[in-house]
Amino acid sequence: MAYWLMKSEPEELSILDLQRLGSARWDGVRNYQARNFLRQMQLGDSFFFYHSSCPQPGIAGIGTISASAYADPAALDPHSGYYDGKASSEKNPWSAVTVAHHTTFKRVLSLAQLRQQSALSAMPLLQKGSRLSVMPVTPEEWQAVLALTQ
DNA sequence: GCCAACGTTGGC
DNA sequence: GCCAACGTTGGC
Repeated sequence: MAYWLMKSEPEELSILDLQRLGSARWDGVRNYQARNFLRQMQLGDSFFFYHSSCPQPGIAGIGTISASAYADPAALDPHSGYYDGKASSEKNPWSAVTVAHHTTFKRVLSLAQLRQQSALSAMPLLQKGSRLSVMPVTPEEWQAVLALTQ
């Protein structure tokens, strides 16, 4: 059982959207490092759902992986904002996973709150200039974040 | 809207 | 292979 953190703009998909839908496809990842992490995800893994590019950036809840990585259909859909003209059904370099809702936090854990935790200082999320949208979380980091919800 | 930082592209 | 230019990310 591995732990992850994934960023989403809440205008695109928020933790409340996922709660309402029950599950959703996590697609549109167009960075190779992030894609490689998607491919490492296993059924039942948990992830922190992070809200980015919004008024209250931070960790908004928890989801689980309900289907491991498969070819991202959005890359082949000309109507999708994630369309990749160089991708084909025979050769699609991009991956998606399906995720399920688990928990919506009562309050979003803000970046400022996260930065105060020395146990989290190594997270890519908190590194200056880091834009990685999918990243692993260690068990220690997972517990340190959960402690903030108490 | 600003801007720092990053990843990608493409000419050479 | 280098590197300048460009587009994107994402906090503020």
